[in-house]
Amino acid sequence: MADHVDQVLSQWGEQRPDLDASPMAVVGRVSRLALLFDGELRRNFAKHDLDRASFDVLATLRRSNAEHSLTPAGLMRSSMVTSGAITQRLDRLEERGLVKRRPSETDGRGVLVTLTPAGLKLIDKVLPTHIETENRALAALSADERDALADTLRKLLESLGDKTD
Amino acid sequence: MADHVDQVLSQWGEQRPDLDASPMAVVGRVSRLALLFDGELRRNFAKHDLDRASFDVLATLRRSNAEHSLTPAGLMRSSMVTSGAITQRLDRLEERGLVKRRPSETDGRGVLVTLTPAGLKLIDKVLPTHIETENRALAALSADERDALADTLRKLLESLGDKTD
DNA sequence: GTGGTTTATCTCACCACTAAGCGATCCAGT
DNA sequence: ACTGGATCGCTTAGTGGTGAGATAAACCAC
Repeated sequence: MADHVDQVLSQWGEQRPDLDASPMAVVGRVSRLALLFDGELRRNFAKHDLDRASFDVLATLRRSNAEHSLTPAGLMRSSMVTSGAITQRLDRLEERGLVKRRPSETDGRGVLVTLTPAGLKLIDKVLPTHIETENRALAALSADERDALADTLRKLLESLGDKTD
Repeated sequence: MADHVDQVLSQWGEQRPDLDASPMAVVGRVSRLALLFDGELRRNFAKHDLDRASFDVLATLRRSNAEHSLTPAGLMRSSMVTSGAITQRLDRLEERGLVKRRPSETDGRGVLVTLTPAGLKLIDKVLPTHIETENRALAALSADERDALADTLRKLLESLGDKTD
């Protein structure tokens, strides 16, 4: 049994036996898996007239606090995209009436983004199907394997600077 | 110690304690890690006037066979992008004199893409630094941890259809 | 052979993101 | 108070991708 990355590694062994391509066994698989996960999730989003970008914003607002509000800067930190992308995402969502922008009361530069009732309703409808989709994508692993995998990934993420404390 | 995903999970626990968000511990980390890896690799590519798309094509040709040649369809299968993206990538690389297209001798529809000497020289120069970059990105893990991680990721990939046999 | 299906590549309109940079505002140190 | 640097949200040009579809060649029953 072999996946695509196994084939890549075998090819490197043939053509460049002097190189130790073994780190690709992890890095290559992570990026490939991210793409496959993304495809699975997108099919579910599409059923609800959403894309990954909109879902990310709505979900981030939903879990942030009881008011479901956050600044664009906060959304940016959470989503790993640039500020320009956040502006555009919010434009689209505001256009659809799913979020609302209003000036910050304490910071003259700032904006506070809030879920509208329609936005709250939509994200609460999509969330259970999203989790179900993720569970299906992980069905090949036992609970123990998932935990061990999550731990190893956390260690990697922390080493690359993805920390909160 | 906690990474960004730990914070997300804790927020869901606060705002939607009825949902079991645990699959995000894996899916969220994979996608986040893929982005961080990508950033590390891109900084290295940039030093050599390359981007990820160009590197992917050059590296795929380099390891394919002794002639360093492949069809656009083969490149497409390997890279997980659409045929239109492959055409554009090849246009750019051909423009720079790094690859060459010529009609297939056996299939009137087909094209054979080959590394030029300049393309071969460039990819062979970049490859060792690429592997070194990947090794640095994985430095937090022991060899055993890398192996175990690769095995689990392979299992997931195969379950999602990423097989060769 | 012939007609219909499949395959290979390319074209084109569109889309979301990046990177650089803007004016406005905040704030820490003097 | 003043000021220099940091941060805020937004704008814009450029980029690399998608998705639908055009075109031509190859395949395959019959």
